[in-house]
Amino acid sequence: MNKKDIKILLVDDEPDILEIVGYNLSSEGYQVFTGENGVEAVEKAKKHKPHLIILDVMMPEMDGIEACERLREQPELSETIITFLTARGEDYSQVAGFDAGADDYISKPIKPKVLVSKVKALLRRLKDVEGATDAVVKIGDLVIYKEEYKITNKGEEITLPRKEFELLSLLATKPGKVFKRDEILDKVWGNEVVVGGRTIDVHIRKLREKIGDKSFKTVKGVGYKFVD
Amino acid sequence: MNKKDIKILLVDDEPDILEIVGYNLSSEGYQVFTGENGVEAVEKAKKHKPHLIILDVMMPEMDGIEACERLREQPELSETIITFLTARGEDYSQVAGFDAGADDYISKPIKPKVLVSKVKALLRRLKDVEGATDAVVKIGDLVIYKEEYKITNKGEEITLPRKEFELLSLLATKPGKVFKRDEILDKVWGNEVVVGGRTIDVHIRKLREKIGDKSFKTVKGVGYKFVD
DNA sequence: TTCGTATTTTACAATTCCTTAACAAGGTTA
DNA sequence: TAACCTTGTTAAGGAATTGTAAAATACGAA
Repeated sequence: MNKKDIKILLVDDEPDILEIVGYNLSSEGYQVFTGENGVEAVEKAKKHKPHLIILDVMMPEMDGIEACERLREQPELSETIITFLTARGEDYSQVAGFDAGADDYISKPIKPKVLVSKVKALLRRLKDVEGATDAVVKIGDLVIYKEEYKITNKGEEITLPRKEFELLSLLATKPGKVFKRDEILDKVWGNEVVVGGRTIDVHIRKLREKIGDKSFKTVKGVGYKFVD
Repeated sequence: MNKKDIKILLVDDEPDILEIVGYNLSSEGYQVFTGENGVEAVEKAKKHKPHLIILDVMMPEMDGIEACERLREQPELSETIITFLTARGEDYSQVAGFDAGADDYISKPIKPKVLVSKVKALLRRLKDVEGATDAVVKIGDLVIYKEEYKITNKGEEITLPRKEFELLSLLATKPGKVFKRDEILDKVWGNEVVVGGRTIDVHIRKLREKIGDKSFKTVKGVGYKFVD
């Protein structure tokens, strides 16, 4: 899943926290939604179906613990990861939080780096669940081990550099389908990045060298496809 | 859908931005409409039903966030993609923007290449929805695999060059229908392109050669049709 | 930092595809 | 029939796109 498709709901009554945490998560590329109290948390969670909810414990209207319980009642949010924000010294809330169905907690004061890496760790859990299906993809003589960034071709193991691996993975998601250059740039490089006109070709060339010329077909004026 | 049929509404209070961004999008072939504030954004969106709306966040009268919320209330604009323009440092608006129902954001300063590739990527999303038209079309002995840019004729696989493939695809969308030369030029070449009078004939000839003379019927003074 | 690898750019070469030009072959109209 | 119009055919030139090797740059680990 693409980072920008990951939705995080952030709920805290302090605007400062919303801004700082929101900023850090946004700049990591996540889609961030915010709420200011438990009521809003439940509303917005229903609306946006976030993958991760970060809940402050102490809030007016409805506190984090109660909000968490309500959220856990929603069947469509069963996959959602919920984590608390707790002030130091509120440690009791950890206990109550886990009882309420939280997955983790983050303690204030928040250090951006810690926050981000914690969020990444939590989301990794998410990927384990949904990405479990295609961690290994087989096409003809080729086996792609997504988690390990390696492949085997006719049993022979090949380690590919990241970009090459991602390009191959993309093409291999739909063998036969022609991926347009635009689409490849978007999916492998991300559309913020501007690269020169020969970059894709060079990577294709490397793949042809390593995996076999015939596996990659050029469709002039359009793009490339992977053929079995 | 043809590029020139895609409508983009661009809203910003700075004439410079309108000009630069508008120019870049126009030269890509899109139809561009502009507005200078949120009020105009809503008006023009209702009027033109654009496929994509690019909204500056900071604007007089009605800011981008509010405009976005108003736009999202319009049922006929539910398929419309909305993206924000944010100045660097305004990053918090990303957060509020997603809450308001935006799909993406583009940060200033705007690099034309990034802009264009981002717009393309967003519009691809649009096509995924409506372009759910069959990836495989069968007519008699002929099977057209649109995604793969290839066809089979009586089981025999043929790879066609792009223009030939597109021409065939067009004619095959409605077997029996006569496509006027104008229409063919518009759909396959895009009517901003000017080509000589024999170009279509030559491509038809190639198709006749590869697929069968009888499949393509000339209607003199009008155009061509594909017959089963 | 320094080294080694990965990635991108550059600068041509090679290739394919598209278009054109020129003429032929019909067909239509006056 | 002659003049005119449209389409068919061919081959060749040129435009556009891709392939390749090598150099330059960026990146990451030690």
